[in-house]
Amino acid sequence: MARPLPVAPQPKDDDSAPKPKGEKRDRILEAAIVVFARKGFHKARISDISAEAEIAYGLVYHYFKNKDEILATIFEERWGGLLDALQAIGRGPGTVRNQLVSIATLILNAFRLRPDWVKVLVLEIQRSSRFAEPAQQKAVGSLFSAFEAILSGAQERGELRKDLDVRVAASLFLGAVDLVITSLVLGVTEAPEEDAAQRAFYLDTADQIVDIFLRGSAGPE
Amino acid sequence: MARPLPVAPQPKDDDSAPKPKGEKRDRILEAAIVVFARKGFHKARISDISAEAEIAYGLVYHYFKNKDEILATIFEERWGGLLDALQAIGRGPGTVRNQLVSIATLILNAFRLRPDWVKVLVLEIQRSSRFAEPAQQKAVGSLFSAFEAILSGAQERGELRKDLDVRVAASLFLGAVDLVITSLVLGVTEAPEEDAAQRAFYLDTADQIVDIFLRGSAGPE
Amino acid sequence: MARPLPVAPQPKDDDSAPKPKGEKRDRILEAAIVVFARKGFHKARISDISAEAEIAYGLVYHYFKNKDEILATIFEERWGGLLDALQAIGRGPGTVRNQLVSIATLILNAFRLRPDWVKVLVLEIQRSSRFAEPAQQKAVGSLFSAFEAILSGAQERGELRKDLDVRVAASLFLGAVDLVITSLVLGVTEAPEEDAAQRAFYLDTADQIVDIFLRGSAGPE
Amino acid sequence: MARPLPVAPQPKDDDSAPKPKGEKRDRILEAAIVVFARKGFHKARISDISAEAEIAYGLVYHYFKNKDEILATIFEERWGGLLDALQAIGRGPGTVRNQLVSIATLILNAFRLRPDWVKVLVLEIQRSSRFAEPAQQKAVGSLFSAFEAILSGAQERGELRKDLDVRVAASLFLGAVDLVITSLVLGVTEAPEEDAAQRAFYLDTADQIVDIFLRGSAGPE
DNA sequence: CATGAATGAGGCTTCATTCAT
DNA sequence: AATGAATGAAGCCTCATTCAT
Repeated sequence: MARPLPVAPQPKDDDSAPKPKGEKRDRILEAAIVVFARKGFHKARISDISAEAEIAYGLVYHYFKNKDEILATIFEERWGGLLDALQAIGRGPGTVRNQLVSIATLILNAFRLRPDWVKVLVLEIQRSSRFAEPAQQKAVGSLFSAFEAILSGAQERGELRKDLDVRVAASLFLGAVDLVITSLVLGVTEAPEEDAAQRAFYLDTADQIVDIFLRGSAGPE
Repeated sequence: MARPLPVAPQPKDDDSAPKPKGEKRDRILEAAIVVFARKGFHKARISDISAEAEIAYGLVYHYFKNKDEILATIFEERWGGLLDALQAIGRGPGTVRNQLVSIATLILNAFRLRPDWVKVLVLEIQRSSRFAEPAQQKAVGSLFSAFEAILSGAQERGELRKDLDVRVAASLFLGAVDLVITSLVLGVTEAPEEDAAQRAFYLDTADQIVDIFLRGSAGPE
Repeated sequence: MARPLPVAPQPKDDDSAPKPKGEKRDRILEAAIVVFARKGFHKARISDISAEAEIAYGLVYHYFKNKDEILATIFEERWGGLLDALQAIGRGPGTVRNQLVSIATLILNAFRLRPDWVKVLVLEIQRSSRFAEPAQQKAVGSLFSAFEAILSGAQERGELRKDLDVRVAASLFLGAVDLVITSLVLGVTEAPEEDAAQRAFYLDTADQIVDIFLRGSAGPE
Repeated sequence: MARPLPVAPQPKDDDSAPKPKGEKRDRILEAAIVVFARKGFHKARISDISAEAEIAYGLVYHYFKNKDEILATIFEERWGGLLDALQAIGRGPGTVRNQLVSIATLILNAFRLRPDWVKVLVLEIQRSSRFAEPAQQKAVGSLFSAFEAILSGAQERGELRKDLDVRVAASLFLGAVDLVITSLVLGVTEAPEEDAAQRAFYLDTADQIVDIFLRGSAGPE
């Protein structure tokens, strides 16, 4: 079910194309992401979703049991993509610096291209999952574990300090990325509007995070 | 209005004592924190709060205009304490390492002693503030700025690298603390139950964060 | 909680009197009986009940958890009255003929005075109770048992045939009363409009039922 | 359209047989009876019926205009059979005792063999018909009339008392049968599980009803 | 005939807020 | 100040019915 995080802008649906089977279900999920990102899960109404998807109210309940299931489905079908991408980077070659830059870029770029997706994954699901199914708890844990595994590997290869607490380090790195995104969502920080500048901004931010994470922020003496 | 974050366990209310004026208002705020932390702001009902505070339903509306105002009040009266404490640490003496350890310890300790407070400040307000009053947005920004000022000061004193992007560094540090707390809230990480061990765990975590932040995680070569 | 079945017309509420506590709850139950009798349980809307009771929609949910609980409450608070009256008659003096006439009259008279109550007790609850709580099943069973006990007592006193199957006899008698009422509800049979005639009609019907039940319908030879 | 009430167990559908025309319509009616008996008319969903019949959702609407029409059709096609059988017994020879035993056995046996049918005829239709088409009201009335005619005939032949109120007597007899069935449906009474014993139980019950109806329940003096 | 996706009105329930005492 | 009954708008969900294929 998992689909990759976007690495390029999604082409808009072509209205002239014949509608394939199950397309409505996807429309609902996409619309839900947009609406959840805009209003938050709790304030989002089913009617908002059906309007956004341009389908009938009741059809939502043809595909999903209730509102919670929509959020859970988004999580299941999207989060897996993030996990897969992360693990692919971990298995790939390159120094830990390259891997970390790839990961930070992956996440920040996903946010750049599909801020809705990331807002929902980061803000809504993370916050809602306090009471959610163990499946979700486990999925978040998996991401942590996958990332910790990458750090442990680098540590064994001597690329990271032997005395590093991998668990804390993972929180540090992921927390940094998370808060950068949160700052952008909340408007505490602002990214450039213009495309090239925006791209450069995110790349630079990724670099900065990795650089501080690896070299530290302390002065020379 | 701001009151300091707790640095010691709160004494339990003594039922035999005569109730001072305005005590009910505090009971409501305390109860609201507990309930918001337990169920989240949106799922929390006024009746939950009044039941938790053991006061009459309608009394909540004597002290607060509506539900939003309760959250805003919690934010205003508690967040300010965090900001004050942060600035006091910034103004104080000591190396940046000491200051950062103090800050991390301050936040983690607050969470240790009053997890409800921190859950609400970190999870609920952050999330709600997307749509909230500019006052709240500004308050979050102030915290960021205050922290950035501490980093800038250290940078000027040569304690931090000249080429450090202070904005990113602030996100990194605060994000790390935030995610550590989030992990604990979500149960991804678990702190020891026993008191002394728990205290040590939080102190150690604070140290780790600061150490990675300052020295980096990279190996020696 | 049980209140007696009416043996005389209910005095109308006096609007000038001050409203006692809990009056609204009774208004809701009364209104529910009227509406259930008119439209049937399933077709009755909460808004019908609140309109009939002239109270606000939401107040219904202040007193009752949901629609089912309203029906169950009617049953519990009214059925007990029938059972009590039945047992009182059983304990009382008189021949079995007198007792049976009293019982038939009790039920038919209740229907004459408060057809709504009886419609709901006989039609709605009986029909709904198929899936209802054991409490209701048991209550219906109690009525049967109480009536069978009356018949058994008479049998022991030699007033009824020794070879009579009391269980079947009970069904016969109660079924007769039940079907008479059902016929009236469904309009298959019609009672006189005029009061004295109506009263006579019900008394006569009660007599007929008892007479056939005791003497049989067969001719003399 | 009317088909006889079952006097013998229905053979199960043979899956290997080629489906004859119109078989689907019957499947829907059968399924509807099963579902109405299980959940009641109002709680039964069209999807329950289509699932029970193992046919497509929408096909129900090829054969029936709406849900009400399904119930009405069941009534029309099944009730007529009861009426026909009743009239046949009335026209037939035999003493009134034999006729009444035949009638009671007919109904109880129908319930024994196809409890679903009888539950729906007795409980659902009776209940719904309050608001239903005059056709249904009339049909119920016809059954009453047919039965009253049988009693009147016997009365004229001197087999029943001249002073018998035929209308009340009819209610008594039919009410008895009805309540026996209702008791069984509601679980107030229980019939034996084993086939021969069960058959004997129903025959005996029919005999008892008729015996009390004709000879009365009073003792000898 | 057959399928099952699509539609949308209806109604239950919740709960923030108000009000009378 | 304190109480809790009263109000009613909002929105989730159900499901009979229609429709396109």
